[in-house]
Amino acid sequence: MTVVEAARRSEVRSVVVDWFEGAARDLPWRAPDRTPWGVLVSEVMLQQTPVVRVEPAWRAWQEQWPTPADLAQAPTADVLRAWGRLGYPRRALRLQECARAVVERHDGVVPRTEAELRALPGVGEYTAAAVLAFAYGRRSVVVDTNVRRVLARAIGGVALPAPSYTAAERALATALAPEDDAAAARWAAASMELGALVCTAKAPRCGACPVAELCAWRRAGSPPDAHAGKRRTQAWAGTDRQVRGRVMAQLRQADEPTHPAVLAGLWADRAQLDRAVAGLVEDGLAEQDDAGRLHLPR
DNA sequence: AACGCGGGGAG
DNA sequence: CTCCCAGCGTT
Repeated sequence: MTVVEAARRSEVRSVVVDWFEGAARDLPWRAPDRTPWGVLVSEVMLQQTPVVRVEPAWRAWQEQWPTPADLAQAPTADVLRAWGRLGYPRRALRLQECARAVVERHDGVVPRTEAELRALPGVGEYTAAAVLAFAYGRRSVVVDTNVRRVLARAIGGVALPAPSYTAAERALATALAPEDDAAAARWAAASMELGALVCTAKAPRCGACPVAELCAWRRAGSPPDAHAGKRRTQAWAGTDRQVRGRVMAQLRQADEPTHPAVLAGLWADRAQLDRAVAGLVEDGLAEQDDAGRLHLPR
């Protein structure tokens, strides 16, 4: 890398962190009274669910189960109902398993090392790094979909990152993370926030971007996405996921176990419905009694 | 590396 | 209508 490029990267970090000082959203999991467990809960909820929908759910959740011990003891049915429509309910299941693991392995205290965090259910590379940075102020390399996009544009000079996370992106992000703990944590939060608020996927607000003058993508003339066409959009209508969603919605609202006849009314394709129900049972999201009635796990 | 997994709001 | 969202675990 040239001296000029190194200086540009350093300048990008600097302007983004400065911008963040005045632009950071006032989110409850950033408040001074937040707990490491609250941060972990927020990160799991934010895996594929937008901030605006997570915020009210997170507040209610923290009120009901403020500590890992609280969640560990809760009836799973209550947990799945509180998860509501956040999507991907397996995350709720893993979050409760995670709470139990924190209680059993770590005396109810969210661990402070990457290896211990990664060993928890539902905690992957991103979430472990996020907890280290945002709960404990430790240096870590936090790369989510926002950061990937910011780096792809500002440093890489392309419209969007590759469809899947690459080793080269991880290396770049690692090289970019400041050495100092607090500085690295600030950079992590700031780069994510820029991607969420300004450097957005579809219609980036370059006019309001602190990086605009330095942005490699802008300097290259804002070329279009080279991966366009290779990106597969997830089908939804008619998929097993849609059927699972319908069944889970029924189980959440039901006070009593759901009869097979009621289930049958949820989806016309019987074979697909049976497959979806079997999948939910397999995943631990539902249980079937002797009469074939379906209910949430206790 | 590729796939399955919810749901809703914005464009 | 299509696209996208603070990803993870499994194959």
